[in-house]
Amino acid sequence: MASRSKKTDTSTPLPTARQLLDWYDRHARDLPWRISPKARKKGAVADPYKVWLSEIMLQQTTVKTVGPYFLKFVEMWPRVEDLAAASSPEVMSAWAGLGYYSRARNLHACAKVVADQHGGTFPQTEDGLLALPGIGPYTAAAVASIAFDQPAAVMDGNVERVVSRLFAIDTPLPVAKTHIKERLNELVPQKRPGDFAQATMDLGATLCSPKKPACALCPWTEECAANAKGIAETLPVKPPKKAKPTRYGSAYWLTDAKGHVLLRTRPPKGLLGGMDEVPGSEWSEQTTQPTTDEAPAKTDWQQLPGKVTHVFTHFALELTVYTAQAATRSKVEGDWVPLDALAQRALPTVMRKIVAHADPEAAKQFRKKA
DNA sequence: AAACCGTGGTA
DNA sequence: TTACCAAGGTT
Repeated sequence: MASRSKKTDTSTPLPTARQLLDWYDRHARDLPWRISPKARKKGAVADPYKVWLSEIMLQQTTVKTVGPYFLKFVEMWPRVEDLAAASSPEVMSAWAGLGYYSRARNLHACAKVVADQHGGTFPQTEDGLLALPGIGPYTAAAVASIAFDQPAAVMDGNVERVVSRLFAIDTPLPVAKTHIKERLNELVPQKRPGDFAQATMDLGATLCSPKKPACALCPWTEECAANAKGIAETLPVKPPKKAKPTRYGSAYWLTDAKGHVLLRTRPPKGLLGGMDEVPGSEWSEQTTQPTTDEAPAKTDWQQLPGKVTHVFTHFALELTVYTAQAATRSKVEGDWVPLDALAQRALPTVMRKIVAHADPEAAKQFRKKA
């Protein structure tokens, strides 16, 4: 029997890692955490701590958003031991605004494990990395290949798109992931596996984009089965998304005679876990009348005009904001925080929106500095 | 295994 | 405006 079917023979040539690496040598993005292909050939090696830190930050987060956070973290904590020695509020505050706050909790936990149980050195194998908090299949493979030159199959959303198109895999995600990873494994080179991983992600982030891919510029344009069939833009096939409900609630901006404001720290797990908050009511899907029944003090609350709206991953939120001056500091839970110290707190974006609504002057400190 | 978990940019 | 999506992990 013939080794290749007639259908395959009339299809596209097999793609090679060499084609992609040649493209990467000319078009690699210049990123703060990256060793350029040129520097790498001269012997420069990546710092595993920076590779790991960047990969955690980049989970479901754009390169543009991560940039300033990465630079700030590296400046504040240049080595994994420094991060391990930081306090939890410091780390959560530095992460504030980046989202998916379990990443920050796991980041800190992982730094402590590496510092305390691994002598400050990251494990060099996928399995070793996988055992650390916050490191899943993607990140384990990424750190193993980029920092330690292991030929691991690094599969993220970009790579799923690139490979599903390259081989015209039209099985819907997530079922297709197994098949995609098999095909990816066949492509991973023994030489420069870290550059190959970064190259596939660069390709997906630039040319092989979700919409309007620039197939004419792609190093695999001749090899791409989806391009040959004219169906590149339709791949990968994704399941429909669920509808996003709206929840409603109230937030209570309570200041004292010195102009300090009452903040609380949320429970360590769940939504915005471990972050600070302006005290608030439960968030209900029922559009009940806004109330001060759940406020931190019985006092003369004033309802502010307008609403604060925010969209989370799986629901939208609409908040009514009340303000009041506390007669006394007694009998309230939480911390009284000076208004000029809010930027030092771990306030997620939705809470910064509440600050801006209740006290626009106090919110000015949140503006990004150039 | 499906749900949960943020945010900002883009079309 | 709505919808989609970005270097996913945990439970």
